[in-house]
Amino acid sequence: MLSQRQKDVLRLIVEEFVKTAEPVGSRTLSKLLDFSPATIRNDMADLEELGYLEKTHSSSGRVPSEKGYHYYVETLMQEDDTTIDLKVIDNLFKDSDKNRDDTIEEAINLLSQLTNYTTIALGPQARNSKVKRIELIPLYERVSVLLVITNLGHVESKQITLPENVNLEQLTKIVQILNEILIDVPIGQVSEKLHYEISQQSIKELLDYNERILDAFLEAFSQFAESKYFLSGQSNMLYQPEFSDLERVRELMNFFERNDILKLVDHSDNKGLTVRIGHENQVTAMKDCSVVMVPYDIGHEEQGTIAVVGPTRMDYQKVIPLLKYLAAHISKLYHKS
Amino acid sequence: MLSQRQKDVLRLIVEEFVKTAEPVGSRTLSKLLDFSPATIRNDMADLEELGYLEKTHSSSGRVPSEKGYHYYVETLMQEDDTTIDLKVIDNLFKDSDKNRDDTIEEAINLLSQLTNYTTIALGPQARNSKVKRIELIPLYERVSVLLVITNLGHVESKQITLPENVNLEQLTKIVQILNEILIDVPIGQVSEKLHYEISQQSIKELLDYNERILDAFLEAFSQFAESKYFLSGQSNMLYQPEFSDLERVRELMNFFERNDILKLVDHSDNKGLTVRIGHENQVTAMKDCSVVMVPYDIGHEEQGTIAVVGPTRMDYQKVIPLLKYLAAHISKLYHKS
DNA sequence: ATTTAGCACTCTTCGCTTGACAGTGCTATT
DNA sequence: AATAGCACTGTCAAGCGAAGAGTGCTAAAT
Repeated sequence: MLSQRQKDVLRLIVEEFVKTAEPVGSRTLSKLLDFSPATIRNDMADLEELGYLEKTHSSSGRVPSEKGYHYYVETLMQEDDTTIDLKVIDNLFKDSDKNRDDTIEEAINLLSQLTNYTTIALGPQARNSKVKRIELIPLYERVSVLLVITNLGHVESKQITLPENVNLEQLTKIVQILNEILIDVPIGQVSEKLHYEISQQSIKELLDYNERILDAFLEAFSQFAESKYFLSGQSNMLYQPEFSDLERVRELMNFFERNDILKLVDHSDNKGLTVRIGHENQVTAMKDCSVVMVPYDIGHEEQGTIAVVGPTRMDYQKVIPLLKYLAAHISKLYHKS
Repeated sequence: MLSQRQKDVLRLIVEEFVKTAEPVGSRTLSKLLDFSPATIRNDMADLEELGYLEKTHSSSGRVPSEKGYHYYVETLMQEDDTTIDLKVIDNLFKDSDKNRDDTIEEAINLLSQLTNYTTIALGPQARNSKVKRIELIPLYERVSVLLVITNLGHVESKQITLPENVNLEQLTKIVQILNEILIDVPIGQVSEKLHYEISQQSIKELLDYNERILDAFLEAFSQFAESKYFLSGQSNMLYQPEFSDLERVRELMNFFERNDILKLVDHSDNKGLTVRIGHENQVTAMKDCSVVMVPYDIGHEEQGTIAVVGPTRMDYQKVIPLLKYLAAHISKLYHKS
């Protein structure tokens, strides 16, 4: 068990290091706490032995370890929501006519500006969105565009080239039938439902004109399932002293550019705010970054995730309440409907 | 007028510098041309006096100046299309059911892989696309989603919240009328046409139920006009020796992240391939980069632009033919329709 | 039993010098 | 016109030393 003074030392080391990015020495702390450097040094030695602190070299000040950050976030930190600029966030959500993607995108842009870190939003998984309408619009010759609209106003389009042996009337018939069958079916169950209906003879005769049509439909639906994400403030990271090394920068930017984001942030933990520090991130490029993520709800049972990515030396005290507030706000916005 | 040997010297300096990124000395060239270092040095001194070459410091080898690159690209370089991997590009265009945006995106991804530079595509300006269909789909309560589909299968959607005093029947009527009026009207002329028709009494009574509906329509259309662009291979630049300085990297990444791309690449020069070297780019962050851009045609009178951005020390000999080939290919693909 | 003062020790950082090296310009020669 | 020779210039990396920040430990003070 840590003494109160030890807790103070640990807390102050984290907060000081977050500010300055320099290892914190006993002299600095002795000014903040009313003890001599020597006393502080003893506590620091204890905290190091317990694994909360580290040294960068044998005679340097101390730096929090991953364990130290964890302890800080979980028990030492007091959330500081006075600095949140509530108005800015509230303003963001005033125009209700923005579509979903735009809203999310603007939210993370704002978030990366406010925090100076990189932010990521995973679009809500559309599995629970329901099909509202299916449209097929002929363009020219045998090319048409297939539209699928969900109950939340999300639209997916896919161009399809029709085989020779299908004519337009047959096609509109198919679409009409599909609309009857699929309306209000959750995206995640479309494929299943469709196969079931086909087996029921009813629409079989129409659909087996050609397999390709069915495939095109299914592909359009599968695009919903694709995890879209938004990324903002990548270059913020370049101003963090931990990325003063070019090799690191390359690694980081490569990571952002490749589509591996999903390995870093996922909706799996939909229980609330999660903090992943350093090596807890499975991605090696992120081994000295932290990710704070929180799910947001859209409409009925749909979830997305917004996350802030920064160095392990992240300003948790600022980021965490901000992220909570923003996620709650997004959820509230969509729960009106 | 340059002697043949001087031309050879200039050409080889460019090509050698492109390869190694190191200033080129007389010894190196004397191995490639059959003259002694001293002779080469005289030519180099002449070329420097004429402004084609520069020194990094008083006793270094020579480096091409912007003028030197220009002369190289315009008269010295011979396009090397044997290295183009035709098959890879051809493969890209096999699946004809991809929609337009996806095709363009994949094209520049490929391009950035093949060149190791950053590539940009400006989506075609939709001004000449024609309206194919307008749809309004009610979602819940007073919220609907408005769809506009063009003759090329591009879809834009916008959510609108309807004012209290409009009911659904009135609305479907409006959409029906809009369809009649606007079908086959080029996007660029929609606003004009709409205002004209309103003045003609015919639809006035319907539309002035509420200004907001009209505004929502116009906004949906204006989204087409927004210049979309795709960016790929940003991090490729980080491996160029000219970006070994962190401050440069920041400047570059900031530029890519801000929406200033349009200041660098535009469709204004739709006359064919354009090469902008160094300070010719109006953007200061790009003052030692070159941009090679070429327009591509989509369908009828629609143009987009694809561009390769690299250091001024770019492998023009490889990039230029590649870009030409790719643009021609995209154009061909869409001219079938 | 804590806390503190004092001191030797460790490690980093920064500025300076030095020598090797690559390349030039100029002059005299072929 | 082309080349050989040579003095000169600038860059780069390695090595060195002094300054500075911070520690651990021991002995003294509270």
